[in-house]
This record gives sequence, structure tokens and C-alpha cells, in this order.
Amino acid sequence: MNGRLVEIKNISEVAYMNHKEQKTGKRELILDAAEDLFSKHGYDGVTLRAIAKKAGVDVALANYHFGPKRDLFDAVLMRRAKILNSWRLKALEDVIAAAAPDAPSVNAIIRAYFEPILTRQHVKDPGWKNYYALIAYVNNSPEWGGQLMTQFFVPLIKRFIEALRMAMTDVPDEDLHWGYHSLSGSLTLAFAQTGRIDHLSNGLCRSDDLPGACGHIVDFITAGFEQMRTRDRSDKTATLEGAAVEG
Amino acid sequence: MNGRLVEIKNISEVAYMNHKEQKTGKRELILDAAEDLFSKHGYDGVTLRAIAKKAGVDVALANYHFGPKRDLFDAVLMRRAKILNSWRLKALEDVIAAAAPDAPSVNAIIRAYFEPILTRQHVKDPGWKNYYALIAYVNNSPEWGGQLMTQFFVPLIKRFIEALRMAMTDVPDEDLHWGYHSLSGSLTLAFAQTGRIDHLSNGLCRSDDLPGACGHIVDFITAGFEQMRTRDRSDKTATLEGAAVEG
DNA sequence: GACATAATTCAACAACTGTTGAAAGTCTTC
DNA sequence: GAAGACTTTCAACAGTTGTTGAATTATGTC
Repeated sequence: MNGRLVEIKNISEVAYMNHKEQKTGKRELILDAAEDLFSKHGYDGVTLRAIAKKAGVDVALANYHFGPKRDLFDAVLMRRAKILNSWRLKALEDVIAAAAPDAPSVNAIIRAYFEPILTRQHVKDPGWKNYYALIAYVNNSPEWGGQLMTQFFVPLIKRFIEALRMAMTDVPDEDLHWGYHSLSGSLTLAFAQTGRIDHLSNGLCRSDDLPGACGHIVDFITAGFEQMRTRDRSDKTATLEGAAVEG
Repeated sequence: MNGRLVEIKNISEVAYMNHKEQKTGKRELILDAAEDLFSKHGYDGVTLRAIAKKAGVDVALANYHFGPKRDLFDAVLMRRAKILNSWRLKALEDVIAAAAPDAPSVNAIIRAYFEPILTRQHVKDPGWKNYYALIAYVNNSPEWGGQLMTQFFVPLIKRFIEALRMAMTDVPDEDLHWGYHSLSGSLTLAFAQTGRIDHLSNGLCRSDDLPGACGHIVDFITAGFEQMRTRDRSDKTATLEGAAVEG
């Protein structure tokens, strides 16, 4: 039995499930357990036996359903990626259509990127929460950063940057791409829910308050993009380096 | 022999080395190899044998110098933390002193946070590059996010936020803390050098161009903070959620 | 109810993990 | 150059890892 084929079968099943009914088989229990543990300890920090124990099944069952460990990880990533992707794409197209024939505002575009994460009923769904933390792990890992996860999101991101290009004419593509990179980093760290901001702010801000976090981040990121319209692009690198050479 | 004691001895040695001369013993080779591998594959993704092989020494030697694996990881983190920390603190105090008795500008504060990373001669030092990627790993991992690394940086960050509070009176502490969180996320993802932006921008932007990256990020983040002065703080969460419930 | 198919468990494998104690080597100091 | 302390290697341990094939149970079909 080929693990890769099993994985693909899994994806279509999940897409189907989402529209019909939740399957409660042990197969899903394994995915849930893996999602939880992978998001907390990373790929190498989790053993198949730990996953099996959490799911309440035998070790061999994971291999039966998903093949090698690596394919199980991919299956976990892909299970929700398609859904999240479609939601985001729809939100973006809606914003573009609503503003047509004018270009949408930067703020509306940014919000279209954040809304699908916060809204719907799954804000407090632990499964989705774990999945977001898992994306944070994948996003910042050099090992996974340029792999299948990225490829899957690339079309959406390109469309997203395209919309920003519409909203802000005469802004160099370089700026837009670095802007998205900052956006992605901010969002990712918020997703990771490391609890650091709780500690740092003495409880004033809470890691697990995703809506609150995104409210701040959306405004922050919007301003970051807006400044590109009037940005001074003279070479400040030399200034930066020069200043330190003096000191 | 106690590993924790060994580690502490190590820190003082490194601090001494930095002012005097580079020690080329096998001990440093182990730290270099570990730094490289940990930054690429995470804590659990690296075996002591892989480190030893890369360093060209026996497996047992790592344990002799640093004790258990966990303590070796801590030693790698701490080796450069003290140095980076002092550089950043000095840059920040310089900016504050230069502007006194007025408050420094937001842009100057942000630059003080970025400069020490880019300047000095170590921009291209592979050791420092690996270290930055390692910080990115630690920063986004729930397992390490709230640990010794964070504690070590907390005083600096508090001082940094304090400076921002001076520069922007009447901005709520909540905004400032979330702003720093966004800054940290952006910087961290840039540090990770995952190569994604290269792929996404078709080579227009390069992951390994840290000065270029920081030039963009500094302007982006500065604007993110500046908008807090005139930010509309009415509850947009309801709007966000409401919009999705409709659609 | 027999039968084929899928799902699940059991037992075990070879390879690899971190760690350790003893042995061998190297360096300093008298 | 002998003594002693510090480095480094060697060999091996007990436990864990992902994976597998056979055995067992559940599920659905005619």
C-alpha cells in the first residue's frame, strides 16, 4: 500500500466531510492527536507511539492508514489547508467585487486575510487552534518552510499581493513582498500562542485571545503597507552600517 | 560533574573570548556544529552523533563538556545571547541619550533594535546567521517560547517598550505590547531565512539579504507603531465576526 | 449465515538514541 | 621526566524509534 495514495484519498474525504457530516472513526482520532502533538513539539519531537496513545489506538494503526510518519504529518497539514484556503480566497474575491470597479482599500484586503481565521464557529475549536499553531511551526522552520505547505498557499498569496498592487499603484513589488513577509511573521507568531506576551505584559495581553490579537495586528499591518505610498527609498543600509562603524 | 556548572563556566569564557581572542578548541567546534544543526532541524531533529560527526569529534565529548543534550542546547543559546543583548541595550541607550531631554523618535528606537544585528562585521558570519535562525526557532516554539531564552531578553524588551512609551504618550500599553509582538514575529521570520520569499517573489527578494530585509521591515514596523497615535479603538471584533455571519 | 474486505491489534525486528565508565592520550608544572 | 590534571576516544549499555507481517476482529454484501 502506498502512503501517498492514502493521503490523497484522505484529503478528498475531508473535503467531503466538511459539507456533510463529521466522521468519528479512529482515523480522525489519529489525525487529531497528531495535530495536537505536532503543533506543540514539532515533527521530530513526537513519536508515533505518543500519537497512538493519545488517540487510544495501537501504534501500527497510524502506519496502516497513512503510511510512513512523514506522510501522516502531510495528511495533518492538508486536512484543513484546503478549507482555510477556500475561505480566504472567497473573502478576498468578495472584497474585490464589492469595491469594483474601484480598487479595494488596503485595510479591506488585510481584513479579508484575517477574517476567515477569526470568524465562523471554529475560533474556539481546539482542533483549529492546534492547526494554527502547527502552521506557525511549519512557517518558521527552514526544513518545512519551502515545501508542500508553501506550494499549497502560493496561489492564494499571489492573488493577495495582486490585490494589494491594485490598491497601491506605483509601489514596487519588492516592497509588497517584504510587506507580506512581515504580515506572515506577525500572524504566525500570534498563532503560535507561545504565552510570551502574557508573561511580558503581566497579563494585560493574552496569547489565547486571537480576535483581540488580530484586531491589533490588522491595524498595525495596514499602516505598514500604507506607508509604502510615501516611503523614502534612499539607501538607508549604508546609514545603518555606517552609524555602527563609528561607534 | 554537573552540566549546569559547566554551562555557566562556558558563558563567562565566551564573554572573555569576545574581548580577547578566539578559542579554537574542540569545545567551540561542538558549539558551532550544534548551532548549525539545531537551527536547521530543531532540538529533537538533531542527534548528538550528528553534531559530533560534523564537529569531527567523538560522541562522548559533547557530554563531557556540556552534560546532557538539553544543557548543550542551552549553552548554544547563551553563548551569543549576552553579546547581542549588550549591543542592543547600548544602541537603545545611545538613541535615548542623543535625543534627551526630548523623547527619541519611534523610528530611531526601532532602528536601535535592528542595527546591532546588521552592523558590526558579523552580518555574513555563518555562526551568527545560524544563531539568528536558531532564535527564530526558539521564538516560535511553544516548548521554548517561555523559557530561559525569553527570560534573558525580557529586561531588554521592557526597556525597549518603555522607550516607545516615552516616544508615544497616550498610547495604551496594550497597543505597545501587541506592536512589539508583531515586530518580533516579522523579525523572527526574516531571521529564519526559510527561502520562501525567494520562491514567492521569483527571486526579486532574497532571504539571505538581511540588510535589505531589515531596511524594509524597519519602515514597515515604524509605520505600524506610528498609527497607534491616531488609531480608532472602537470594537472592530464585532464588525469582523458580524460580516462573516452574514456571508 | 457464509464470505470477502477492511479495520485493528499483537509481537517483534533492526536501527538508532542519550548516556556512561574505563582506557588512552595530551598538556602543564615542578 | 615523573606526576597529575584535563581532554579525547573507545566500547557498550538499556531504552526507544519507525516499520512490518501475521493474527484477530469488525463490517458490509450476496
